Amino acid sequence: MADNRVTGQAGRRVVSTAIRQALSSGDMVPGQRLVEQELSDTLSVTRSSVREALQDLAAEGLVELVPRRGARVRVISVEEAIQITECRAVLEGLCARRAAELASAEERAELAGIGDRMRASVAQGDLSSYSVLNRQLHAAIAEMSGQKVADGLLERLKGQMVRYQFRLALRPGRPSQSLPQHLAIIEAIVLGDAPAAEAAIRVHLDSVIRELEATPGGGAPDAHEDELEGAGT
Amino acid sequence: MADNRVTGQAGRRVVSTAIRQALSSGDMVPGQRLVEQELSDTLSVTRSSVREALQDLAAEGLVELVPRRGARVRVISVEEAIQITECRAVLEGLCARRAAELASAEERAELAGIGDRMRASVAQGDLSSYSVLNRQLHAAIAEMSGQKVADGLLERLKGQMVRYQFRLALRPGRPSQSLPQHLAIIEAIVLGDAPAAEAAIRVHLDSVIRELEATPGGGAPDAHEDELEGAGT
DNA sequence: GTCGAACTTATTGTCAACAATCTGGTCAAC
DNA sequence: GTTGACCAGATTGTTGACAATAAGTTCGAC
Repeated sequence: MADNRVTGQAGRRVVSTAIRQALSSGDMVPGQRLVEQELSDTLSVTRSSVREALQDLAAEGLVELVPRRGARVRVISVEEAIQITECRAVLEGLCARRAAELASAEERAELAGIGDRMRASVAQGDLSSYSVLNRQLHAAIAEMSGQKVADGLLERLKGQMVRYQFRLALRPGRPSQSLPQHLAIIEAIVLGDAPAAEAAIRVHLDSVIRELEATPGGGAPDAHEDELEGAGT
Repeated sequence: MADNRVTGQAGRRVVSTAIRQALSSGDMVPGQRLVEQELSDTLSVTRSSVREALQDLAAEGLVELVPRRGARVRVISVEEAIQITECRAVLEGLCARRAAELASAEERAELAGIGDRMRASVAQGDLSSYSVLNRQLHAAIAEMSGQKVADGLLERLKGQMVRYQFRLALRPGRPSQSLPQHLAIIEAIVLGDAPAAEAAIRVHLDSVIRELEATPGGGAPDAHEDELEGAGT
């Protein structure tokens, strides 16, 4: 084939995003081996690019790098997922608190708008738009809080949760359970009640933790997982 | 000539720890350039090792990596230091809460012991042993909580704070201010009062934040940037 | 005397070949 | 039938040379 080989720092990003994508779409399952040569052939990049990308992903906790044995998709146990969510709870709590203190009038209005659209989505049973709004909500809160450090940590943590997020979103009755929680968060921030905002976020993520605790089996590498795309907590 | 060149993955660790050390001892100042060849000569490792170590450090937020321009020690502004401490507050709060719930009788006794020794150190004006006990306390709480994820994040955050920690500890009257806060944390955990433990940790770190806010010079702790580029010739 | 352009040097980025190591399987001995 | 050693193939780790780029410097024109 023609030598379309993407080279260098570009290649590194190609590999990194390709693996991320494959990871979140379920094309790569936890525990799966990632052979450098294979990836460099498939993606038409040099092995160096693959190596560096794998280092990046390992630093983010998405893959596990064992010396002389290569890389594999990291398995995240239910217990670890719970701990991740506990960390998210306090960090997002911090963001929500600050957002309630700092948000401008326009930002509060924007939040209220997201709340309205969430209500509508759930009413219409539109799961995918609800999930989009969900992400928007969390992103907006992080943005409004001005907490760049916390936001960075949260991005990291969420990246590790891709696998569990969509499992949860599929549970029947989940939206009707999480909607009022989301609305409570929004209301507290709009009203500028910082402690209430922090508490509301915690209530929400505590309920996520309870769902996780009810999850069967560990992060065991089921070879066959047919799962829909689309996520949300 | 004795070619003691440490090679490969070992070299990578050598570089990584050497830079960390230099960073915390003040031998390397924020903004300073890190030239690959220079480091590989000084430390007797290959340039590859240096490169990889720099990637690691960049992933941890200790150095900044600009494409085609090399690496420099990352400058952490006072504002960022405050945000880092805010994150620490909630994450350590989580750990303290769990520790209060989960600690065994022996662990509670150990904490109480640390508290006694802290009191003694401050009474004797022994700053260095107080600082050691301080680290022990935080480590013990993280350990007891079983929160591996939070602990990992905290390690990261503390790594970025080396420069400021050093400065804060030197402020006169600081120990007599922080001692009662530490004792309050210990007491809450020993008594198993989870909410109080979380609150006590927050009080403590809020006071650290107030110290940071009173730090002069918004930018780097010392005026190194200017002397870097402009001074000579 | 100052500004700008070409040149030189210092430094990082890339690559492909080579070396070291691990995995899995085969075969012989007990 | 099971255990152990050994061999072959696959995979990662390392290296040094080379290419690409940015910074610094000199020289000439105005």
